[in-house]
Amino acid sequence: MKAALREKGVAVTRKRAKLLEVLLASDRHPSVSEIHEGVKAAYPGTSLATIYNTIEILKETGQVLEIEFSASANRYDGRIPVSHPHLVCLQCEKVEDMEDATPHDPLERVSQTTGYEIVRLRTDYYGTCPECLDASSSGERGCL
Amino acid sequence: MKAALREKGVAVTRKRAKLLEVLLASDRHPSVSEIHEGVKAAYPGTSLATIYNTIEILKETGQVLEIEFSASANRYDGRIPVSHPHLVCLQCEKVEDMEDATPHDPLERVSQTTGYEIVRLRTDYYGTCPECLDASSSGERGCL
DNA sequence: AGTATCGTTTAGAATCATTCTAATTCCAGA
DNA sequence: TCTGGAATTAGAATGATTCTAAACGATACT
Repeated sequence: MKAALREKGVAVTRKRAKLLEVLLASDRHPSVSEIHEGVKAAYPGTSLATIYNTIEILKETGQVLEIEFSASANRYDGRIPVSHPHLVCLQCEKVEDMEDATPHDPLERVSQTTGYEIVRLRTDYYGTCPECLDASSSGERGCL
Repeated sequence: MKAALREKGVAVTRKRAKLLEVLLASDRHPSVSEIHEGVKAAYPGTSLATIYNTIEILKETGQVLEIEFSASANRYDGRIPVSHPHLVCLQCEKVEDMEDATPHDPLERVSQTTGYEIVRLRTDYYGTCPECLDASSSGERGCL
């Protein structure tokens, strides 16, 4: 993964290495600010801009998948950096990978029938996770 | 549609009626500011806040589908206000409905296998539309 | 008609994630 | 050790969205 970066001519600095580590260590699809926290734990003076810059590079090199939200911060998946379905809890804002991979029918097929050059697919299921359903006596709500 | 609003106890004012009209008249999945322009054509003094307010009501009553983007304005679908796939052009930011409805396998099934209470599904294909592919000698890019 | 009421609308400020900018620091190679 | 280009920084700027508090408007009741 670091090698992939070097080949693109981008330096793998200590902070960038740490960012990769944080990204891969988490299975909760962290946001930029969560990643920032993680990197700051090792390198306290790290700026938010550095996180954004590096994430941008990772996106360009296809090493991270961005999961966009308009009402809250984007989330990032460095473990499975290709399009795949997620489960998003509207209450606690948890983002989980979906195991039971739905047939997102091959991009090629969609490309053929539509004339689009498809590069990315998004398939997300939104709802309330079991934990939040249990705790649902209280009335909190997330904001996705 | 207006009836649905009245039943919920919300008034269908002239501006709200116009907003519905603008929303239904367009097949390009307009953004809030595009809707704003449309309503202002009839009622010049209309505030952006009114558009946001009304869209919020429509979302609550399930009469519009919000298509979220983090890097640009959200888009709205008043014609097919339930989850369905779209084609999103990364260059011109066009959003089209996808006819060839992919088996987003029934929400019930996903609910059963995951324990989530699924309320919404998002399945979007991102790429470059045929028109932009043709025009692709020039190097412009959108920002979705 | 007059007025109390409650929902609607408004302008502008506030928020928040993200991007930009321009200055500074880092570091690999000469 | 020097030096240039990349990396990093703090803070400002942006842009969509939300909030706020005041003004407005329509309806129901007297």
